[in-house]
Amino acid sequence: MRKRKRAKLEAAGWAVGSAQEFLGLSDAETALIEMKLLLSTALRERRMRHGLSQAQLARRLHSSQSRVAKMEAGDPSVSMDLLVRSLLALGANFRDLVRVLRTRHRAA
Amino acid sequence: MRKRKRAKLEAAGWAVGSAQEFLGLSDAETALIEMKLLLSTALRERRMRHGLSQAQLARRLHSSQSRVAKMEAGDPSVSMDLLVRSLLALGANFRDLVRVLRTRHRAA
DNA sequence: TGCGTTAATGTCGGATCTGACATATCCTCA
DNA sequence: TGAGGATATGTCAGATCCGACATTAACGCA
Repeated sequence: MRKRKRAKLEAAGWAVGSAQEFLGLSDAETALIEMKLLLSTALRERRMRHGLSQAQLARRLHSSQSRVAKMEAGDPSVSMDLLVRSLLALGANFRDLVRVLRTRHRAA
Repeated sequence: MRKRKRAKLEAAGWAVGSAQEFLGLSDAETALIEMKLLLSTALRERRMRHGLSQAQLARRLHSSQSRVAKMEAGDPSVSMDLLVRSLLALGANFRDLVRVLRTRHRAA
């Protein structure tokens, strides 16, 4: 799977946005990945703020440590649904999610 | 599948929010469903505004008419990823999506 | 040094989602 | 009336995602 590899590369610390043309992603794909990245970052922050380990959060989500790690790493095998569900389970509300997505406009 | 049936019921015109307690959905599940409904409505509006039929949009998305219909109907078999991807493919940008989600705060 | 905790990564069987197809309903127009 | 376009709904095989497990590495502390 070509696309998965690309997304992985991008997630792994590349300057989001610069990778687009280089990797040949469509605008829609790129935007979706950027959204997921914002959500994954927010998830990690929220987990930290709650003083939870990945394993503890996993238990709360009825998931596993490895999946939480993948969520936070922006792994392409993680869906937006899962990210949103997890954030909500961590106490985020609608407004919080919107705020997370809005941060993008402030970044370069 | 219990959950799918519930979501279907809810999507099919129930007052979103009132269905929550009645159907016993968790807060996170409910919020996710509401988000999807907002996105599905936005998708239909955007498609209409573009003067496209479901079949035409499907072609553009490399999908099928029936899947577009399910997207717009809030069918539980449709992921948030697909909804977002479709909206983006219809020309929506980040800001548009945020605006869509924000409308919720104005509703009852 | 060795132990315990935490996080990252690969793999895999089963669950869920997706495109496609078939079919049905509801329009509108001739 | 009926032909044609648009939308809705059910089904299914294949693709993707998910939880779980195993393993590894990095860190702090006794």
